[in-house]
Amino acid sequence: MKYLETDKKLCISPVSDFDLDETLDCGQCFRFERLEDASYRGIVQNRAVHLSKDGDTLILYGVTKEEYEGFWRGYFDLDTDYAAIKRQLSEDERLRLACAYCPGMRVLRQDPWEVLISFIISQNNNIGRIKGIIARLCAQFGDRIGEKDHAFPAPQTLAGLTLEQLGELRSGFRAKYILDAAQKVADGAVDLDRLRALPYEEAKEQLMSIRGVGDKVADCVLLYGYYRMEAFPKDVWIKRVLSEWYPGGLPGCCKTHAGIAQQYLFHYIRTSPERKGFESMKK
DNA sequence: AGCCAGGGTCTGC
DNA sequence: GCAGACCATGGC
Repeated sequence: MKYLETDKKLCISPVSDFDLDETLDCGQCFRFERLEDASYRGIVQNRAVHLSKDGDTLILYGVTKEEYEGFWRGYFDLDTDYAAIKRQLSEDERLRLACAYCPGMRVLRQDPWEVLISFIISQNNNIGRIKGIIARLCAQFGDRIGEKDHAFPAPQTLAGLTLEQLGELRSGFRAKYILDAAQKVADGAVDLDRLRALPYEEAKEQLMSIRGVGDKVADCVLLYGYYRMEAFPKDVWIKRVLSEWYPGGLPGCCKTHAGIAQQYLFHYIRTSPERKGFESMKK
């Protein structure tokens, strides 16, 4: 991997199997925004980033090489060999098509706390509104960083709020769930750091002790926040895929990377022409 | 106007 | 264990 660092621009090449649209606009994160020039701006915890792709060159703006090495490289999961994973998943014909449809998709290594709150908000909701609620959450209660950006608010901050204050978010019935999550994390009833070392089932059980966190949201936190490959979030679309394509269970080639397989399948079934046959199906 | 959105809880069999 | 009502809000 080569670097070219100039004034406010860090170029990294070659970077393979990484597409910004497929990775940052596929429903796994909600604080990245696509600009008109196809670049993306996003905020993660208390860091802002602006990035674009030019062929196999990844360009980061306003980021030093040290910040890239110390954070963004891991966040974008750039040390994982996705070519090898896609090869394995492609043993199954449907998955082969899904991988070929979004070959530059990567599973981000996000912060568990942000993912927890984000996917509590996601329940029975659509992606556009999820982004809006999270934007208001950060603008209202997150520390200001730079000109007009806001960090993601800390558990202790949200734990001290009232339901009335959270009402400004217009998150509906989810407000009480956000509050319960913040209180349990802030007072240590749910220890997000300790979850990292727990077996999948135990970590999931801990997460589901939070009101508003069921089977699907817990799996999202485990996959996107802890990079647990056993986690396979089953939303309405994935349930349709399972019943139509895999009534007998997932194929064996998914065993070691079920979570990543889920991500390929989810993006495929929601945005490819295959969607047509699935969108009229009932839950 | 009615349906749906990356679901979960609560109640009643 | 499973079905159904209900939950807030906004876009279509």
